[in-house]
Amino acid sequence: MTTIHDVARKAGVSATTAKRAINEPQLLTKATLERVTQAITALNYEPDRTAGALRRGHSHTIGLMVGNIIEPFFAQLTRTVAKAVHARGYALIVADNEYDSKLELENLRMFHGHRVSGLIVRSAFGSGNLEYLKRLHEQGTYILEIDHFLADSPFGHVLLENAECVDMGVRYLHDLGHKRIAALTVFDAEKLQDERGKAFPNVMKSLGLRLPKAYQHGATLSEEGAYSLTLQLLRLPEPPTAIFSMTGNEAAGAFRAIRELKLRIPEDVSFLTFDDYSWTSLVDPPLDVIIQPIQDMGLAAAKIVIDAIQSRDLKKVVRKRFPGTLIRRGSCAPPKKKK
Amino acid sequence: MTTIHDVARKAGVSATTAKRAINEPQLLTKATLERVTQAITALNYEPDRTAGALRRGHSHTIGLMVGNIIEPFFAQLTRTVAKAVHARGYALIVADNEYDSKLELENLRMFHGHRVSGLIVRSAFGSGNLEYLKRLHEQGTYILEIDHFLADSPFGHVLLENAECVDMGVRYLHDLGHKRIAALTVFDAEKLQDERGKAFPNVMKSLGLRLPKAYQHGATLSEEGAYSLTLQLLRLPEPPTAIFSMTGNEAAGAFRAIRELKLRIPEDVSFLTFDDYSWTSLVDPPLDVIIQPIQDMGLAAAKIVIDAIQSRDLKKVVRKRFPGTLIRRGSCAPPKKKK
DNA sequence: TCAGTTGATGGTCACGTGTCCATTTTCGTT
DNA sequence: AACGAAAATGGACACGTGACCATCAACTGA
Repeated sequence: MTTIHDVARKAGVSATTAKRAINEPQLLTKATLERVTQAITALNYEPDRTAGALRRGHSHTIGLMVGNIIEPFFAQLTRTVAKAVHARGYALIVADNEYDSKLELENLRMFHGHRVSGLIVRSAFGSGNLEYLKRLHEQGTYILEIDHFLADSPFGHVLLENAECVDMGVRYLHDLGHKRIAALTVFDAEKLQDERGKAFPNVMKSLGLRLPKAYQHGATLSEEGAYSLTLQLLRLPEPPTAIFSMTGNEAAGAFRAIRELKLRIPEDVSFLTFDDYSWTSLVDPPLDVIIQPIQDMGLAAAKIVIDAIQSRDLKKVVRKRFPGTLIRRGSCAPPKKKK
Repeated sequence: MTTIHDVARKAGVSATTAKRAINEPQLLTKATLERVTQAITALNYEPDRTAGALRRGHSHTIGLMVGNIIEPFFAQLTRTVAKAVHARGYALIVADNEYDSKLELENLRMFHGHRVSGLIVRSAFGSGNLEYLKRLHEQGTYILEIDHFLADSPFGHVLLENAECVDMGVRYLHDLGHKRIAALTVFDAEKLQDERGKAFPNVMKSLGLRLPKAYQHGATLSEEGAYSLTLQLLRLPEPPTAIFSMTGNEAAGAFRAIRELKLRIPEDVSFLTFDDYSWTSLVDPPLDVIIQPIQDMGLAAAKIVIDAIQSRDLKKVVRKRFPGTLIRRGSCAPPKKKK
């Protein structure tokens, strides 16, 4: 393996000087810089970051833990963060927790072992691993939450304006004349960390809308869960006239269920969902969606983390919110008059 | 930062013994092992892999370079590989090359700098970086190609039975009575490394089907490219009666184009595509698809790479093919009789 | 011309581990 | 009880870098 010493020898300078050609080129004479640069190319030298990591105490590596990388939301986030991070000379280690605390802990251990410089995390529900995160932070890893945050979390985060978006969605349906609106979300009290799930009943209440007990079965974030919940809702004696899905993942299951019941959108039931996935505009009718600015969020997260690392200010807490955008395509309409 | 020495001191043993509790527990007395294990938990000790990496020469890290992580094919692959790799104690660093050699080279540099133990690559077209890969290999990184392989590549790979699948697809359409079949694929001679693109004209020929010049404009792998190519094809004086998309990504663009032209599937045009993405069964009609066993492929890739690393046999070349499966859902039918 | 200053370059050491070899302890056999 | 072998444990060192301090040359201003 070529080391900086090989480069130094070849260029006829000391190792220290050779390294400066990479890290602090402004300190060198043009001539020296040139010679070293040539030696580097000639030898195909690439600094060993594992050695640097050992010396520095962290690895020039950012960890990204997502909920489920198969969901386009996280796939897009991963890509954006990966690009942003590479652009600043860091590598990205990814893991997904599948919304499970136990798996999450294993992943955190792995990140710890690799001495990631920073960690962008979409925690699983529950706050089981907050202690571990705090310990990681004490040991020098900058931590930022994304898409969701733990109760009593001391860390910064990058989030959607969740409450505002839920409000926007419900109001939109209400303005169309809907009274019986069901959300595919989490009603479970223990899991109330979910902002969208928390916001929904509040908005309903503030608009003076009833929220029947029968509508308050929480779906999981899975396609399957949303599928069966939707079937169940639409078979009620008083089924909702509008369904509001809180994630694009759940939307796929719900859409499948609606089709299976041979209900027409929007004539029989209106349908609104978070996330604009590639299929949401391909189905018939194309779906009304609330778009999250995933790219902006990913870039912001990467920037916050790397800025903090580079300025060696691990105490810095940045909390940022991004607005969503409602796009109307025709899957929501006034409810049909019935009698 | 807690080190193995802290653990050793706490357990009243030497550092060497303490490390054995982690790496070679079978060498220790039950009692000693127990004491060390307790010390480890008490101190929340997590071995520093950056130090180990330096000593060992590689980082217990696997690099995965995909074409475009937003495509569900790669997202699923990433997840599977990540899980498999974690299960064996490795971390996964991801990067996507966006099918671009220049970006790819940057990523390879990054992988090199991090001294990844192994690398799973979906190369960009062209063989610009084969030299770099060879160099990486000489320096101790095990390399495996996936989904595609470079001309004259000395490395192992994990691939779909591409030719067989194209054959299966074209035959399926031919058996339904189609004569004018267009593929969304690459016809570009320079890029003939694409197995599906290479197979298509061959199969057509072997079935005695004409392949008009007008059908031979290569699409890129992008949704956009497929969209405009499909528009163009369907506006020809003699438009194809069946369209065969070579990736799920292109399928989205093609489907959009067909809808925009208000053509009915399968009455006006039959549609078949590789990849079973979540939307392909949600649209109307649900699409006939050729499924790739992504999970099997990802697991196989991870296993091949890690086995080779652990057995220290970097010369080992494994080449594995996986079959695809054709699923019929109703987007292909006999062409309408016309006069 | 010389002291003081700045710019350019060089040398040393520690980071925490894995590897190799050395030493001590335990066990089985006679 | 004594010996050799095997099991268990310990010590020393190197991996390539970044941080820090040391040295040397070039320049400035009086």
